[in-house]
Amino acid sequence: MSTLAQGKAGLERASTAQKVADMLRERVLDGELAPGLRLSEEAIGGALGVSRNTLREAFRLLTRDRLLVHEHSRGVFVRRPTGDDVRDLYAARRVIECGALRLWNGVTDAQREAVRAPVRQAVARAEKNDWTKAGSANIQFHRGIVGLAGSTRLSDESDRLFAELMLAFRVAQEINDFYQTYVPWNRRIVELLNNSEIDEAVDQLNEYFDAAEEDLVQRLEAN
Amino acid sequence: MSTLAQGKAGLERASTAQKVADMLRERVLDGELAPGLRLSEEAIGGALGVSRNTLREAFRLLTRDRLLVHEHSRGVFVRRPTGDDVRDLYAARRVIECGALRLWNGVTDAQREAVRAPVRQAVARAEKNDWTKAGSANIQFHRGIVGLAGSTRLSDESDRLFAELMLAFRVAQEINDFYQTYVPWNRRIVELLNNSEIDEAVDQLNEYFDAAEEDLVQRLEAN
DNA sequence: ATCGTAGAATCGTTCAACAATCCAACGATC
DNA sequence: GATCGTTGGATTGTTGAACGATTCTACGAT
Repeated sequence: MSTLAQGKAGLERASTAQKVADMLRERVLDGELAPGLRLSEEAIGGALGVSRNTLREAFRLLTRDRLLVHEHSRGVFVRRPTGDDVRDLYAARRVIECGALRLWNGVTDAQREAVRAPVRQAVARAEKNDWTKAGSANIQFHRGIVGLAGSTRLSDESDRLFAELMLAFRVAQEINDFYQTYVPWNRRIVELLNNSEIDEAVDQLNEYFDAAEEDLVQRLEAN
Repeated sequence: MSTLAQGKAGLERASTAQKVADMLRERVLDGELAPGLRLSEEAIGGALGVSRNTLREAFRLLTRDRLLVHEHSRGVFVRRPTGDDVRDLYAARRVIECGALRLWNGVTDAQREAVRAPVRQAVARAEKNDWTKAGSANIQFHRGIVGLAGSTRLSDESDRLFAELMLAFRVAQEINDFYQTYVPWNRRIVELLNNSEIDEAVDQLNEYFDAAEEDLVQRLEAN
């Protein structure tokens, strides 16, 4: 029966609004729709071949994900994260990820592997100077950490935080500079975890957040 | 200027969909719209005097808040939390609130007071056997704890978790029984915090979560 | 240069329509 | 008698047009 249960996910037809939202999400995250850009209902709806009402439903979805901001009677815009936004995001990440990391000894092997594997990937990709894929492996690392908590709600919210953070990276034109520093950082965290030095791992993660936040805020406020 | 800045919030006209969503949220949380109930677009739209399209926008908002569930081509229903939902909710709360609590020594006095004050209120109201208000004071206590993190994103998400949890309470017909036990529990946590015994306070909070989760799951699965 | 105003553009919301989907009742079949 | 198609009826999904309300822009007055 497990194969049938798997197929179920594919069966669930996505609504048009959902599909439109997914498409727009990609465009926003890959930078095709730049932060600050206003999304005209008429233009986008016409281009995608959907009605204004359906498009507005899609906008609501992305607004809840904080990728778009809605200004009454003015329209929706691609979010342009500020320094304050970044501080807020990292305050949330600190609590969530450090809290999740403390659960290390009480989770399943699969959960622990979901933290280790992305680090190995990031190392391999960094050696090939493929910083784009190394960056996504980094996100997988942090997704793995949040996954230690075993809460889909927490993981979903964290995904939204990560997506918003990627917008901030784009605004800050943060490309590789900082990405090169976190790979060894992540390695050290995993080593500490493997030695059951949880508190030290949490400290390292916190320091990583300090550095990343500061770097990002600097670039944003220099805009 | 501060008075002008305050007025700004009131100036921002809420959209009809937002107002409808707020109204429905109240009805769901106070139990007037019972968990599992299907919300007919025609019936609700007619009763509230809004068009189907606007109502659907409101439904989307509440679906994202997890108060409603949307089933394709079948309609929207008031969420009926399951035991698994409750376990997921508490897994998230454990990480968020225990993580936030550890920040106790590094936050402002106002933040700390936002944790202490609700406990005093809960004590006062419990003495008058006003368990409804004591219950909302309990939520304020936990909101205060999350607020220690200083992240509006985290606080907003926690509010959603709390709202969903109140739905679970309703399904479980959890009235006063358990509410009577947490008041002294909260008192103890605050005392430990005042003595800077942070780790002990976190332990207590974790035990509270254990007890609350177990109690709630039991009632739900007995349904 | 600042201010106010008219007109264009866009949003907010409603309404009506139709296709797609689901549901409940009814027989048909074994 | 229980299971299985089938058939309408009801509800959702989506569209398109319409119109008042709001914002933006450009132009001219002070």
